[in-house]
Amino acid sequence: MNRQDQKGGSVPLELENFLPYRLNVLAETVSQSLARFYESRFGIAIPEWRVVATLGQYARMTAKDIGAHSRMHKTKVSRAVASLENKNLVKRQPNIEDMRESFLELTSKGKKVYAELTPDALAFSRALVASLSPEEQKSLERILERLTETSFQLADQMLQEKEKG
Amino acid sequence: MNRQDQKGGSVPLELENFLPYRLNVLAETVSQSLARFYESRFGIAIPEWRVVATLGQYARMTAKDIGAHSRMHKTKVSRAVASLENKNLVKRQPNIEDMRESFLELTSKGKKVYAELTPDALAFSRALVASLSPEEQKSLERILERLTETSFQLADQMLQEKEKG
DNA sequence: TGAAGATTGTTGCAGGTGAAATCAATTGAC
DNA sequence: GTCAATTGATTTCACCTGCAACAATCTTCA
Repeated sequence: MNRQDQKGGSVPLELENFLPYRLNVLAETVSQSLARFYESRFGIAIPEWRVVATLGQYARMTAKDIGAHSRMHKTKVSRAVASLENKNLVKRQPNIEDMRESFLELTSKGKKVYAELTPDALAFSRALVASLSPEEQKSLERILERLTETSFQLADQMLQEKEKG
Repeated sequence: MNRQDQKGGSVPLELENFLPYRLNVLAETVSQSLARFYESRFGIAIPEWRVVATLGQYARMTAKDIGAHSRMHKTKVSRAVASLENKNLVKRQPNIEDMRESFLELTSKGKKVYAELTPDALAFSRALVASLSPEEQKSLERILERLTETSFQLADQMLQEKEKG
């Protein structure tokens, strides 16, 4: 019972029950729903929305910190910020103590977009959660944490075993 | 308590607790872990793996059916199949009754890749689930189903309200 | 001081993606 | 039977992405 059968044919793999696949489909569905919404209402894409949300929360940050907080690649942040500057939603202020970086803030127009977008985004998120039973809601938090953490560990582990072992 | 406060500033939105964001980070983490694994072991990408998995399960399908089953855009399927043909993992057989489509199957080499890949993929999936408590595992299935279903509904709902209402 | 190395952010490039156009084959209406 | 509409699959195009190279600016340490 503990060891899995190594014969390929005897181990059914059903894509529709395969967790990584299901997580992808779910995330994609949710993302696309929200992306269509952001786009149709404010003409911004997801990376831009993440920057706006981060600056809405922290008011003043460097691009590096935005990337760390929203887990976005630095080039993604750079391009999202550039696009938001063009739309006059974000402004840049030099950091006199370190001229490599700038402080970024929402403009008043940016704050307005944030204030309008936030209630709907939260409503969407809450509606998702509300479709779960109280018990499931309670599990959700831990499930997300655990799976994210575990997948990091497994990736390294599997690669090492197969490549070196 | 039931109605959310509509004033933007008074509704905190923390990206790190925002469900759509967290689902994305999780799916991305899991995907990248697996993608690195598929790639390093067999030189195939995720869309290709999905095609292989689907054909491993159903043996003989058209491109359209593969797309429906794996929820992939038809162009994605088309390109994944083309790539798998080049690698001699998939072969194409004309459907004499409808020459627009072809039946696709794994070659013997493709079956071998499937047989080798499946145990590890399942082990990865099982290890993810095993990091959860029995109770959380029990919730997981329903949570995924519910959230996927609900996000479909919400998308339409929100767009209709905002665009037309 | 100043030269090597690190860090922040931007850009060129190559690869992947979906929408729309297109091609090939089939079906339906007359 | 024939032509328009439909369907399955591919290709074109424009866009987004991450890697790698780069520029600008600090930091380190001899």
